Amino acid sequence: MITPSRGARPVSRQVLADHVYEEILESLMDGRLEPGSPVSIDGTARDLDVSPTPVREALARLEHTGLVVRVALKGYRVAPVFSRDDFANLMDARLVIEPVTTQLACRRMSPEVLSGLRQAIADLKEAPRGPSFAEFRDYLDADERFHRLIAENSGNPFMLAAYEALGGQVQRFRLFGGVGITDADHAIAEHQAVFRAIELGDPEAAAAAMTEHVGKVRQRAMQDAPQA
Amino acid sequence: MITPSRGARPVSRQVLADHVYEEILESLMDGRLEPGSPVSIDGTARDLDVSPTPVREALARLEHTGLVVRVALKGYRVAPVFSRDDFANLMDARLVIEPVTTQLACRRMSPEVLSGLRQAIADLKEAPRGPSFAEFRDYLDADERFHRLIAENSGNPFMLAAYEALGGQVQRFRLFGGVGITDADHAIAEHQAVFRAIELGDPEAAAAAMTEHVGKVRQRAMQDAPQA
DNA sequence: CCCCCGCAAATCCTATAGGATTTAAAAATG
DNA sequence: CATTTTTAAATCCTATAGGATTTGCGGGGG
Repeated sequence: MITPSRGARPVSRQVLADHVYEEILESLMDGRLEPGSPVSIDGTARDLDVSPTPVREALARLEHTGLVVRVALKGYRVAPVFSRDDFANLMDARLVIEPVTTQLACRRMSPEVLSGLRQAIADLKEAPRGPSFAEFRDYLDADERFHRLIAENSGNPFMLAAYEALGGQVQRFRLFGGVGITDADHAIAEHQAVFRAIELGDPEAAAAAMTEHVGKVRQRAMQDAPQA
Repeated sequence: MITPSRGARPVSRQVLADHVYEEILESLMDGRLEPGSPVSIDGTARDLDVSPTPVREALARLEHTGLVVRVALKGYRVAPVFSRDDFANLMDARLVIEPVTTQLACRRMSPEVLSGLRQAIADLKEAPRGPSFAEFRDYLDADERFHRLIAENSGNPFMLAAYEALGGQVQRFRLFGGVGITDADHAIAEHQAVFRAIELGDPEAAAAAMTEHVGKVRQRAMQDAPQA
């Protein structure tokens, strides 16, 4: 069930399909849609009180994020849950990509981006860390913002595309991993280490700090996550 | 103008949108559609003798390949030409990802995959290399198959996702507009070097060979590419 | 009790219609 | 002839209708 968000403002001219896209994306990230469950086109259209056409277009665009999977003539389903091994693989992939985006971004850093990163870390600190999604959603948002800001400023759109291919999955795993946020203090310190290296304009150190961070995240998750 | 392809066989149950997707993709790669020109939904529907609905869905899926760009309420246009810098960025990204997929795949190589790689190289050798897309499409297909086979057998689905996010081979034609494949002999030799290292089960050597290959492709393209 | 069949609802998919807006052409005016 | 205005066509977007198929369910037969 996808419920329309409250604060839907009637903007002048907007493409309904874009709105539907955001709505479904939010439902996926909120965990309102469980992994493996079907996402019916007609049903979603009824839920959001629109016609199936924009829903169809929104889902077509969502497919490439990997959050939903499509089977021809069968429809869409929420992507299946992650196993422990999947998470390890995801982190291994991030270990390949993110140090590079960090290094590249460090070389072309601007004051605006720097303050954006500083803000993201500040938001991380003050974000609540409760067990329910409503509570740690701000934390995940800030975390994602930090990493994305770096990827966006790598100056290489293809590295950004590679990052985006993984980005959405990171939050999802945390959401359904059931572990909540248990390592916030460590993670914040590691983010600050990355930030300091970037601030000093040392690309190698920044890349190393990012490697350290992602590696530690992987390690901690492997300890905390339920076995099997 | 997107003309329907000749050998359209009436398969039992097929999703029309999938067929439309392939049709538009082919038109894009053939150069029948020039960069920057609009791709009208209604117009394409008329050309292909279908309704706008499947065309809309196909274009939504095509957008993430970067071959077409969408502006809300304005429609789709063929993506602008690939600049030298764009190509350099693409190769830089591949230099990050592909050595890793190669190394991983080497560790878990199977006879089936090995023979698939051998076949891909064989196809590369006998593929024509003319200047029009219709001629060198087989070459690009074989090239793509080689690299994809490696990524698929890395054992890490997220590395595969990152590789796919680059859309490497699909993008290449955008640079070779009217030039064709000029470095086939070199490229084939480099592929063979990668293959031999994999065959010998030496992951580091395989990764190094892949780095060498992609780096050389980048270098040659920078020399051959038209204009500055 | 279990299995199978038939009907109804749901679903995917495509076509069509029409509203809102932009674009292009044609007509009218200076 | 140049410029502006008006009109027609094209385009994007959404809604609706209906065909083909699948899925769920309840009743009847073994």
